[in-house]
Amino acid sequence: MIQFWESGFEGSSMQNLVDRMGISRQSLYDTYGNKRELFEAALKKYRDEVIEPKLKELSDDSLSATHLIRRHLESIADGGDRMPIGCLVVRTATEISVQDSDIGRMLEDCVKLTRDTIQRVIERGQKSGEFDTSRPAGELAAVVIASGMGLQVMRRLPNQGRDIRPSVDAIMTGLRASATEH
Amino acid sequence: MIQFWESGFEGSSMQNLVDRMGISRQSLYDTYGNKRELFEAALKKYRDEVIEPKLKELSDDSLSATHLIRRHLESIADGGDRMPIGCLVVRTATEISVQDSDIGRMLEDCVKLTRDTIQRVIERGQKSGEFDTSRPAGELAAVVIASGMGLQVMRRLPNQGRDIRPSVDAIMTGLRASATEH
DNA sequence: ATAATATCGGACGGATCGGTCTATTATCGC
DNA sequence: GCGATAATAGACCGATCCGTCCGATATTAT
Repeated sequence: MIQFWESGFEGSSMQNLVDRMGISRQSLYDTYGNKRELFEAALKKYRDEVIEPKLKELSDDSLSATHLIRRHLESIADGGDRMPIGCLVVRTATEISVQDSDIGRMLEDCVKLTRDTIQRVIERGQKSGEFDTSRPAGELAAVVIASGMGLQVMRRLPNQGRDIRPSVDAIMTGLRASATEH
Repeated sequence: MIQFWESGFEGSSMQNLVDRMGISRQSLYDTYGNKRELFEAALKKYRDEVIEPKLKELSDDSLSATHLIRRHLESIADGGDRMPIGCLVVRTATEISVQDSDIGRMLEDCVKLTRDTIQRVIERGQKSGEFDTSRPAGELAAVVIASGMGLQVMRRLPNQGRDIRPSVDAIMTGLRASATEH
């Protein structure tokens, strides 16, 4: 997962993967079949071990919706300790010619899962008056998703990383929007 | 440019490029040196022939700032006639290990160029009362950039393409934000 | 202990990779 | 017409690609 995350599908050779996984080449093929199936397994692992924990953090109803969304976006800038820069889903979406392949469907599932979770947070924030109610929560969630993806891309550029933090503030302001009209 | 745009750097072989460029392999190497330099030339071409025209459209002061930004975001969903899906800059940023290479600097220039142009539009929209003035125009521009990049990524997913249009509406609402407070 | 099953290192194969070389043919300035 | 330059096709190079095969060594179950 880390190898694919760092170097993408085409950029990761089976030799790279053998070296980093610590098992023999033959065992790798016996277990996963081929490179593509191995990649799908890595993508599943990414969903379970990277995305899911983030969604769990978003489901803590003891914190305000504003706080949760802000923390979610800021965690993109922080990027964790020893994790690769960016997001495997974003990377794969841009790399693989998607159409309607298995991988394409998995990517879409990841996005949909995240979107639903964020939507639930936003619905709560709308009820509490924190967020704009002039737009359906699903649309605002889509904006959060898209903005987050954009920040993931931005973070890969050399000197744009520092512009992320203030961008988060502006995004949060945008979500409040006409909520202040009430 | 189209080949790299469609298939990325690693995903494009010199043979692919020779075939699509309609010149001989030797001429290609005589003219561009190697694959990396050819890619840089393609990236320059993308800036001049794809990005620049878009920026020119954004500089038409006879149209309202709202209209310009909206059209800019919607053009990502439309994606043009026979152009590849997505954005070469976004694709390259996620693919190439950037750090401080020549390519990284070129990508950053592209982003900065676009950001400055959008910032100018937003400043105009702030003066006219269309956009939120509680945030510096640069930050709002960064949000537009990030959101646009996110839409580019989203557009590569199988069935997420249709969610883009309403997202644009929500983004535009976010830019108006507390402008309605005045 | 023995048979069955994993796991291993490492060689191997056909294909493709980026890049170079050579020899031939167009093109063009004068 | 002729020498110089540009462009061509195609063989060729070592390296690497993904994937397979093999024989040896652990591991496990009975």
